[in-house]
Amino acid sequence: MTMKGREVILGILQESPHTGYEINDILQTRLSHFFDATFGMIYPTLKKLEAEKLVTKQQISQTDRPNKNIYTITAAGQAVFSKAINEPTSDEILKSDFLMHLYFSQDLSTEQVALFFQEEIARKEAKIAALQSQLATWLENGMTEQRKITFDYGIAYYTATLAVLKKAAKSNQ
Amino acid sequence: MTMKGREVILGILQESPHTGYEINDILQTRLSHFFDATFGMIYPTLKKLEAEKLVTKQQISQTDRPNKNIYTITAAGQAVFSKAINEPTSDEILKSDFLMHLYFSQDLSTEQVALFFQEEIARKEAKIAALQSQLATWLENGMTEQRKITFDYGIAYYTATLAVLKKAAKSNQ
DNA sequence: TAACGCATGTAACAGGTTACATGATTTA
DNA sequence: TAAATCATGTAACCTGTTACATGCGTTA
Repeated sequence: MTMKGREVILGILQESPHTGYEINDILQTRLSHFFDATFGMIYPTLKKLEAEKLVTKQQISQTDRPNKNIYTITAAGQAVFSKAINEPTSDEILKSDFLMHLYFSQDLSTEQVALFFQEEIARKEAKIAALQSQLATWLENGMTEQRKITFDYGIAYYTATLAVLKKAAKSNQ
Repeated sequence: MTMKGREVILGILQESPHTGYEINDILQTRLSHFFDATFGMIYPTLKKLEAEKLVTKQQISQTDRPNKNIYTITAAGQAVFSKAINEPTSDEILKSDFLMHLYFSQDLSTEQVALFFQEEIARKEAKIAALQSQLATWLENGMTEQRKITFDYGIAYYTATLAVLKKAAKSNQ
């Protein structure tokens, strides 16, 4: 079984207590190249986890900022996470809307295809820049060797595909 | 809006009429590295497309094999597809259960992590082999330059990440 | 005789998305 | 004064997954 939002959130809380807002931030910065999350998934999941007693909620009142809820993992939650992390990994899933458009692009104009290339190239470049700037922040707080690999994987992926796109965009002119 | 199962199936039918079984085959062989489909999605989608009059169904009775339904796209279906293919592309999504496990692998034994690496390496190698053997079949029937790029993209992706995994697996020993 | 290829389908469910709703403080 | 940051939440919806059900002919 794949680790879903449920298990991923437990994994983050297993390191230290967090608010939903912070969980989103971690997901967006450190794991965004292999997992995607939205508030619309995070808050409902936290609510369910609390109902299942896998996490506990501590409400903090703040005056200058909105009140917040800090979630802490329970022993039961740790057991669920521990089981999930020990399960075999399942197949990676890539969904590329760009490649889908390219696959069916016979009827599109060269200009339209060129535009799609440009946009995808810009996205990859932005992702590389984001990952690389993230690495600096990350190294400051200390980073495990294994997390460094998830980073290297992302960079390798974006770099290799960017090269293919740039070459293809050139021959599309 | 991303091209979903609906639009992808229309895209395949836009080239020529097919059965659901054939659509699955095309998806599994040519597009499997950037889209994934199952019969559980294909058949219900075809049914909906028929109800919306975007495709028509022709029932073929066979004696030595199960009967089959051949679906043909309608003018309305072509209009829907044409609109979809002209829309801007949306962000690519990668979900890697392997990277997720690696990210949270602090508490796992070195052996367990090594096993995850082995399995992921084997998967990538299998995917490269599948894509490469597919290329041969593909070239025979004639392949557009653009489809060749979707292939190159897949190979580049798998090759680059495989290298990262092999290096990391070595230092994990 | 086991497995694979051909061939279709449904019902229940899970999981996540989208859109909406609120609102103070700080920074540019 | 516009935008960003902090901060939470729900309701409706969409899309796809999983499991089940069927069955003949051919190949290993």
